[in-house]
Amino acid sequence: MAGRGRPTGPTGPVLTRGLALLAAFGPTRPAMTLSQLARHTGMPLSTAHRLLGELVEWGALERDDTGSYRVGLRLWELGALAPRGQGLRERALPFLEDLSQITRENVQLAVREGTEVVFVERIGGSGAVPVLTRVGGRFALTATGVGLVLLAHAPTEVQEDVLGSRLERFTERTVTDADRLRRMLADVRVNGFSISDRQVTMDALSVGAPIQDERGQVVAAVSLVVRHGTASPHTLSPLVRTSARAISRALAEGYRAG
Amino acid sequence: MAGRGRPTGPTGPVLTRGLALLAAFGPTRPAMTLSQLARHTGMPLSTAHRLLGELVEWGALERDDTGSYRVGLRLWELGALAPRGQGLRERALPFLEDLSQITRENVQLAVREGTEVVFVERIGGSGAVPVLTRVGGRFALTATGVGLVLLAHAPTEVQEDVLGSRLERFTERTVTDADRLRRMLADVRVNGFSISDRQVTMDALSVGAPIQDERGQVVAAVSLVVRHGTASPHTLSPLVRTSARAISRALAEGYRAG
DNA sequence: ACAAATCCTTCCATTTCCCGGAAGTCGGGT
DNA sequence: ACCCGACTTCCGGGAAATGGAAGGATTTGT
Repeated sequence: MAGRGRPTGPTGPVLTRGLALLAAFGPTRPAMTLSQLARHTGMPLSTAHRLLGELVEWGALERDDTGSYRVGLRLWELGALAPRGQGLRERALPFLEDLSQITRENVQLAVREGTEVVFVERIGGSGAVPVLTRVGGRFALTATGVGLVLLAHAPTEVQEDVLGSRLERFTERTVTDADRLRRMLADVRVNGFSISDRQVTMDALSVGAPIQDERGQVVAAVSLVVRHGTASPHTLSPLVRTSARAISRALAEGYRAG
Repeated sequence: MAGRGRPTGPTGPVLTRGLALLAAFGPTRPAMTLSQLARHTGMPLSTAHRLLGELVEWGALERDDTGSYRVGLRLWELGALAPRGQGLRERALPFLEDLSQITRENVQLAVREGTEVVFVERIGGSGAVPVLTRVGGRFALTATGVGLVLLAHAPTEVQEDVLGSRLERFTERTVTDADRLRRMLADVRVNGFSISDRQVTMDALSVGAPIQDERGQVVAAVSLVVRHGTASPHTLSPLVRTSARAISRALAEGYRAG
């Protein structure tokens, strides 16, 4: 048994390391093997193996027939309790469906998390422009209709953080000039809606509006995404704003109801 | 500093204790304070406080303005990666909507987790019977349409476990006799659909059918829930079975596509 | 058919990081 | 002013976590 067991000791908080394993999963990597997870988190195989065992036993992860780890049903159940995720989604869904049926276009619902947009729901007309976002996915705050609304009403600190860093470009029309973006955000605050004209893809245009909670705080945003050239932002904005206000009211109701 | 620090040492795996804090949350308790969480998990305040701090920093939990802990958006994002949760839901949704529009009744989608049903989606006709289940919620395997289907195709071990323990009663028509239930399950396997007639509430009846994966394994179930007396199970069963088979095919397609 | 490579699982001596009682802080109620 | 409950911070001792290595299982290449 020469050299068996050479402990170097813990290198960080245990719970955090366990969570780091969960954090390795994402829309692009929904299933991973032990060694992939160990590589991505930078921890030794045996350590990852033990922690993953605990996560599987609890139900946070599951192993498929090939032995790969996937996100478990238990974690999904927990996620369904998130007020800004499933909770928001359920309250808003009827209104989003109305908006979708009236316009026959893509409808999106999103919230801000840090300096990114997280999409909470997306209902798509089958004939509508294909959208590259997906539920549970993230995107930059600067280019989409929902993103512009959420950024315009974000705390100054967040705005400066975003405006201070390099603005990512997606198309030739993406706004990457900080001052120009600043003026756009001011417009969003004054008008009560945002326009993202071919800033994400050259064939799409989106119009977003803010959703407020019972205290008037902007907590989410709705948007319509249409093919460029099929409809003017100014015909879309009243629809989106009306829908957003209906959802805001529903949220306030729900808050009182418990 | 008399008596400062009397360590008694860890009492269990750290990661598991962190997860125990998450497990304290549920549909009936979506928000809790520090002391409530400590009580429910049986851990000292200071320990709970420290672990909760880690969970909040990572984004698993969030604190609302009153200081209560809630499930965070980050956890919802992770949950959206669960193949048997959001993954299944997204693939099945178009078919469930068709079924809902044709029948104007409640449609439910569920999977089995241990000896319980977990509801993955529920679309309700506004005029349909109110159903007491909710997305992300659990229920006994023995009484609902989806539950009977999932139990009928569960491993023998699970069936014996359920049949061996006392069967919960919800109404006067709930089947609580093990032998009678055994015969019902045999019928479900032969017929290809299940009937739960007023077994959950006296005003509702549900008909369920199995969804199979690409290898023929039963991985989920669909059901229609209607008010008792408005429709016969035998007119509903073809609809549910057709929908279930369409979803099964869609799952197999998706598997090949990746 | 054999070897090499890759992946997964188990083991255990050595520490390191976690535990939790106690004290401090804050806010509301009497 | 005082009490009470809920939350936050502190720190010494000790239990639980760590990770290299060995061995098994599976796949790939020749």
